Formats: sequence, C-alpha cells, structure tokens
Amino acid sequence: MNIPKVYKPKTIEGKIYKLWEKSGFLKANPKSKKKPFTIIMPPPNANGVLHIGHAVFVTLEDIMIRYQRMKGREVLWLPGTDHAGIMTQVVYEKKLAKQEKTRFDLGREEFYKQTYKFSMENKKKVESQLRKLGASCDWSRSKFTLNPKISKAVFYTFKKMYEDGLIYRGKRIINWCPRCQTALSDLEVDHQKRKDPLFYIKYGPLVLATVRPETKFGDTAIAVHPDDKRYKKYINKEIKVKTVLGEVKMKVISDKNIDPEFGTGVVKITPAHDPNDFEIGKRHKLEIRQVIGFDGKMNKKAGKYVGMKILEAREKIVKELQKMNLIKKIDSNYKHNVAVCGRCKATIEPLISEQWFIKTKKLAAPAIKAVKDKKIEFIPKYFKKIYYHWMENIRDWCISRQIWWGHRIPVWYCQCGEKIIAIEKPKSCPKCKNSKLRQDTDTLDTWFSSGQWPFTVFGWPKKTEDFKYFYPTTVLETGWDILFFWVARMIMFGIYCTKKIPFHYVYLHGLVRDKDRQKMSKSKGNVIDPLGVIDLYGADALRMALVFGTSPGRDVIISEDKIISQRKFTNKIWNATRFILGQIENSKFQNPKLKIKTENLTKADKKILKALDKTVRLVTKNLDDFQFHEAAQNSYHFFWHEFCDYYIEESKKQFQTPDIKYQTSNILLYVLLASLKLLHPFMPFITEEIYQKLPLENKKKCLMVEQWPKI
RNA sequence: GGGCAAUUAGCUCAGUGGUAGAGUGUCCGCUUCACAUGCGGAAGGUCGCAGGUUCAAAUCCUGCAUUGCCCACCA
Repeated sequence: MNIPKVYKPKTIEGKIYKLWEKSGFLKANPKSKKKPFTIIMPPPNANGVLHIGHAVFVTLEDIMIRYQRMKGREVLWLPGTDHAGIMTQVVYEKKLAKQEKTRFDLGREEFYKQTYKFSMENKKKVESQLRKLGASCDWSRSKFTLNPKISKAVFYTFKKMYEDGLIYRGKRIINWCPRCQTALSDLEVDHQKRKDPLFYIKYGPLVLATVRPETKFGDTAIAVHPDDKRYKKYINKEIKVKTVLGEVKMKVISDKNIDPEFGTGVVKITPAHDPNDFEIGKRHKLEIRQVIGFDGKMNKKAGKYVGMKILEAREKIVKELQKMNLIKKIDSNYKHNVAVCGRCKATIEPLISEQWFIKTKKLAAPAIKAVKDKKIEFIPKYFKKIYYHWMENIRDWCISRQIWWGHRIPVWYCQCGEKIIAIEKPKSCPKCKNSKLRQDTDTLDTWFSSGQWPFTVFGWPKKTEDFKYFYPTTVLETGWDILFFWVARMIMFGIYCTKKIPFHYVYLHGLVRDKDRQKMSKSKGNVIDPLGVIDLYGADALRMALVFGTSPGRDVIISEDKIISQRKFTNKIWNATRFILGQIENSKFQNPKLKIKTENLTKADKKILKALDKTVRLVTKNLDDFQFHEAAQNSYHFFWHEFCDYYIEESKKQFQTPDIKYQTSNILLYVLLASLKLLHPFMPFITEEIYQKLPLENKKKCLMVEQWPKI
C-alpha cells in the first residue's frame, strides 16, 4: 500500500464530506425508535462569510453530534441562516451605495426582493463553508429565518401575544439611532465612557448642571429633591427663567429621584429627550416638548437653531449663554456614560415615538422557574446567576424597527380607526368593510423571530412529525454574548408558545481571542480566517486547536502556532497508520476486537489495552459532561504518548518474535480503530479517511456511524 | 451603584480535597528503517495575599488585593 509520508488534508477533505453527504446518514429520521438528540444550529447571518467564531460553534456542536450519533442516538443537527434585520439592511445599502443608489430609489418591495436574493446567495456560500468545517448537519432541513412559512409562524405568535395582552403599541421614550434611522431595544444599546463638559447654567434664581444645554427648549420643569433645604422655598412655585429665546416661566417640582449631591442639586426636566426625565414627567404630568427630530437635528421649537445638528447647536447655544452671562462655570473633566448604537456606535438619541412593545414580566417568570427547577441546565453553571439577574430585572422589549428588511409587522389600519392583527392580509375592515387597508410600516426585531427558532424550524404551530419527535431540543450551544438577546428570549417564547422548554442544556462558549488575549478585528490585523487555515492545515487541525485547552464559558485562545501543533498531530496519526498498515498488509483481519485473547499477552500488550480502557472511560465521561477540552486532551495524550511513543515502539520488538506477530498486528489495529473512534468527533476527516483504508471485515460504510467504544 | 468571573511553569491555559499537568517556548543529545510536522532527555511553579475548616487545601469557607466582563435612568 502506498501512502504518502505527509498527511495532505486538502486532497481528502472534500471527498470525505461528499461520502458523508451521499451516505444519507446526515438525515435524521423522526420515525426512529431511538432516543433523539437535537441541536438547532445558531443560524449564521446570511450577509457575509464565516469567521473564526462560527468555527468555534461548528466544532463544539459537531463534537456533540458525532459523539451522540456513534452512541446510537437519533441525531438531528438542523442548520439555517438568519436574515439579521438591521445588519443585513446596512450591508445591502452599502452595496447599493457603490452603485450610487439608495433603498428609496428601489422602493420597499424591490429592495426587499433584492435583499432576499442576496441573502439566498449568501446562504449557499455559508452552507458550503460549513461543509468545509466538517459540520455533519442535516441539510435537507436547512431553514432561513425570513422564509414565508417561518414568517407565518412568527405572525401567529404576534397575534396570539396581542390577544393575550402581551404585545401593545404605545408612545414611549425609546432608543433612537439617528444613523440607522430606527428604534432599538435596550439590549442593542452600548454604553461608552466619555468626557463631556458639564455646564452650570443659571435658571432664574437657580443654577443647574447639564451636559445637554441644547435640550433646554424642551424643558418643562425644574426639579429638586423634596428634602433639599436649599431649595425648599421654590418647590411648587413658578420661577422666571431667561433663555436664549427670551424669558419663560417654569415650575419647580420635587422628586425623590433627584440626587442632591450631584451638581447643584437642581435639574432641568426634559421629558422628550431623557428617559429619566420622561419618568419624572409622567409622575408629575408634565408637558412633553420635543425639540430634536428623528434626523438628529433641532426642530422648529428650537427657534433660530432649527436644522442644526445637536453638537453644532450645543456650541452655538453655549456661546450665546456665555454672552448673556448665564453660564456660571464649566466643568470640563466630567466623565459619564453615553448610550451608543450597539451596531454603528452613533450616539443614541432618546426620543418619544410610537412603537410596539412586549410585556416581558409575565414571560420571564416561568422562564426563571424552568431554570430554578433544573429543567434547563447551564454549562458552565455560573451563567445561571447572570441569567437570573437579567431576567429578574427585565424591562419591556421594544420590538418594532423602522427598517424594511425583516418580518413586516402583521397589523393593518383602516381609515375608520380599526386596527386589524392578522397572519395574512385581510380583505377588508371587519368594522366598516372598507378594503383600503394600510399595513404597519415597521418590521419586527430580528430576535423576535430568532427567539422562536427552536420550534418554528419544525413547522410549528402545526404539530408536525418533526416537532413531536425532535422538540424540545437537547442542547443549545452558542456564545455567551447572546445570552440575553437570544437564549433568554428562546426560553420565554418556548414556554409561552409551546408550553415546553425549548432545550434541556445551554452550553455557552466564549469569545475568540489571539495569543495576547486581544479580540480579533480587521483593524488590528490579528484575524484568523478559518477558511484560509483549513486550506493550509486542514479542518481537523483547526477544530482540535479550537477545543484544546478551552473550557466552557471561557474565551477561546487561538493562534497559528496552536493550529500548527495540531496539524502535527494529524500527521502523527497519519504516520502511525502508515506503520500499522505496513505491518499487517498481508493479513486479513476480522473485526479485531474478537481476535484479542486474554492469554499470552505481553506486558506491553496488557499495558496498552489497560491504558485504552482508561482512555475510553475518561473520554466518554468528559464528553457526557460537556468537558470537550478534557476529552480532546485524553485522546491526544493516549494516541501520541501511550500508543505511538510506547506501544508502537514495543511492537517493533515484538515483531522479532514470530509467535506473537499476529497478535501484535491485531492489537495495533484494534487500538488504532478504537483511537479513530475516540478522535472522530474532534477530527472527523482524517479519522474517516483512515477508517476507509483499514482492512476490517463487517466494516460500516462510514466511521461516522460506527459504534462508540464500549467501556 | 449592583452582579459575574479570573489570579497555577517564560507564554496560553487545564486541573477543583490526598506525592503539581498539557500545549507552546527554552536548553542538551539524536539524518534509529511510521513520522525531523519526528525521537530521547533536562531545566522551570512555596498554585495572588492573609486567615479558617480538615488527618490532609491549588482545590472548601471568609476577608483582602489585582485584572477582566456584564447589568443599571445619575442629569
């Protein structure tokens, strides 16, 4: 047999993947009598290429899937892609911008059509890349979050929640991104530490501190703490305030939310432009006066400052106030947190707007209970505490977005004032029979549909065969950074929609970082491209490097060196095989296990068989406990140091004695086969390729469906 | 302000009650017929600090220090 000296993954990986795909073993069978093991893949965004973070989840999930398949479970790993609302819209708009077009040139329908086509093309690309990583998922069930069937299920939920009083429409202060031109949920907002000047401005007889003098035209009261002795005499009185637009009268109110220690203990209340002030305004029934528009510019109410951008207006107003001697002092070292758009980092403008919201408290209660009752387990456990902390303080969720790409809100309005919530467009208004209905222009937050992914993929609300057999799913594996965005929402939706938890285990992995613990980013130039790495060193080396020395929940440290060291391991496996096959070339073996006798074993024979037993136990236990890094190291150590360094070397001596030649070959092959099985979940390509070469009788079509070694 | 976690070999990290581990790096020696993407050997840690529980603590408890992250409406 002529096997090359160096393992070349490139020549075999594509071929092996085709073998798996053609074998039909990737396809799950809901009629199976076996116990199901289901993972729904976190759908990658259908707007770009896979990055190293995707390689992490593919590796971890594929390890579980391949292990359970070999253990005899009916496995389903269901792939899909996400339409990724705002993100994809931004990506496609950038594409249009290159042709000097905007989405408005195309119109809503055409824009949607083109973005859909774009997403479908990307879906294909993403899926071919997942294959390169070795993902043994069921392509026949692949889904897309914006598929019309999925949409119907999403609308069904919307309607049900509306009818149950869990969804409402209201005018609230929301996070507005002036650049993305949409409302955002609280989760989509980041906070940046920033240094801004704090202006001490004279308001009649009082002085107050603010970083946003430009919102002063929206002030509808001045507030102090009720017990603040300095200002007691002003409470509930009106004071005259000189401003850049003339003199106004303003009421001084008291509210216990005012911190007397901050600034002068006096605050201007601008209910239209500050969430805190909005709440105070509600309590005191203050007028809401909006002075900044959705374009992030001053509006008519700002008088001569109309049309100016916020910072420009601020500068001009400050100058004018200084001229009028209304600024007492400026603290230029003031540090505070500023809300920015999680995606584009533009400063968030809190604005009053009519949006759709979900009442979350009622959904959160059973979701908390499910975890407390251990129906859902987190790996690692400490994420439970983080989950509780967030869930117990959950606030209402703004689900409407002012974008075109996504599930359009299934609500129609009639001139008569009737609001119709329906899964499909109604023919006419049930009240006045008017057929001219106008659909809500907003779309749903992408997480509203992702949150229902574990069951919408099975055709829910229909109780399909797949739904009945595969749901609830077994493990949900994803990065901890989307614990609130996604995992928490899936648990809430799952219980609400299906009355069942969506999964039993939540395994969370960390962020991928480089050798110096730096985040990977294009600007830092430290990005590791998984496809480039596969091209150079093979998918097995990449996968092994990603699990080696990485425990659950912790960041994944990866470097080219680490991948190279695992490529060396693939070569080691390859050459050990080369040696073994050379020794047994002329013999035909039965399933080797049957041939191993317990008598007449040499010391080395006994030692390696014992070590193998121990390794099988360890690897199995660690895989059962989600300790993939441990399992990987157990197999690695056994194969390299116990099998290669020790037993293969001993076997060379044993081959000098004719009596034990046959037995020695047999043990070599037996241990090799067992090792391939143990390593297969981690390094599927090379192990499968070697399996295909082994001279075994009763060989299965693929190592992928071989039986896991028995303890 | 509240919370979560980390601190172990030069570096990156495992280990979580019973004589300190891996990968990588360093040093020395090997063109030994599977593999130089290799083989053999060596050096290197009072497991952040201080208490406590225990026959026994890197491991459990308490406090402290340092670092990282998350949540939160301080103008």
